[in-house]
Amino acid sequence: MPEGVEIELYRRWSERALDRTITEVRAPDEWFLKDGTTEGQLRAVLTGRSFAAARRRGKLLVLDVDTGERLGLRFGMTGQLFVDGDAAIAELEYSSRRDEPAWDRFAVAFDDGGELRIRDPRRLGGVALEPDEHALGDDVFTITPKRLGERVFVGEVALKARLLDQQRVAGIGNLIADETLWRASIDPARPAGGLDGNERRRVIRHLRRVLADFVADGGSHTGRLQPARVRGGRCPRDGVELLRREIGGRTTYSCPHHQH
DNA sequence: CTCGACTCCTGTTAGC
DNA sequence: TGCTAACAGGAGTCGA
Repeated sequence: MPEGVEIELYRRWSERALDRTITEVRAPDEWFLKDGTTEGQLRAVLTGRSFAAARRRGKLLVLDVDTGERLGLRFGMTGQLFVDGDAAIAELEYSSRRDEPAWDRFAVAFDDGGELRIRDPRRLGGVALEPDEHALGDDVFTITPKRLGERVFVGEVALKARLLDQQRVAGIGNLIADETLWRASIDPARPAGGLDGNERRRVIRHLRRVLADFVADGGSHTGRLQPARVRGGRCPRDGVELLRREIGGRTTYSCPHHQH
């Protein structure tokens, strides 16, 4: 599903939509418009203008309009981004592979005949003008290790839940969290503030490697743990059956043998 | 402020 | 074969 990694790939893909004049805006699904944004406002702000920059903070994609106004795009767990008919990521984990135009929730057409479009079967994403970027923590790709440690390794909450808290650090989703802690050999249920120095450094180091690997390999579903994230799945490292729990409201897989 | 519980969305899948 | 219930997770809200 789209986590920070996917949104970064979306951001790069959306750069081909920059500096092209917008001629039409389609937002047929009112539910998909957030924070009071209306189709009329989107038309007024975007028509005749162009996108000047594509930025990302966590799982939020921000397209800067050449007027200085901002368009925020969220993708939930099944949102896909198309530019000129081509998807940024062809096969999105947990989303549908069917080609169903009714799932198009937002689109802008350009004067050259192309378009930028969001398709989201389950409608958990959304579009809003002037998104509140500062409600999010620092972005996981650019946050310093020191700052990351200060934000994450505090309190009694389960470490996994901490990592998923977008106000602490923005961009980590369920699969990034599970893969990171599996590689770092840390039990996801450990209190976030209970790790010693070596363990903290291990988490930070593996988080950075996981991000780099996932971007290079095309998404957060490419992890080594991922094939085993099924009921009865076995640890790819040492073969024991994985523990399946709910932590931080999310299904969590971990190895009872090597994650402590 | 912190934190867990709950709710929303709906296509897919597991199970009877 | 056909139906139903469970499942997936990002994000917002609410109450203790």
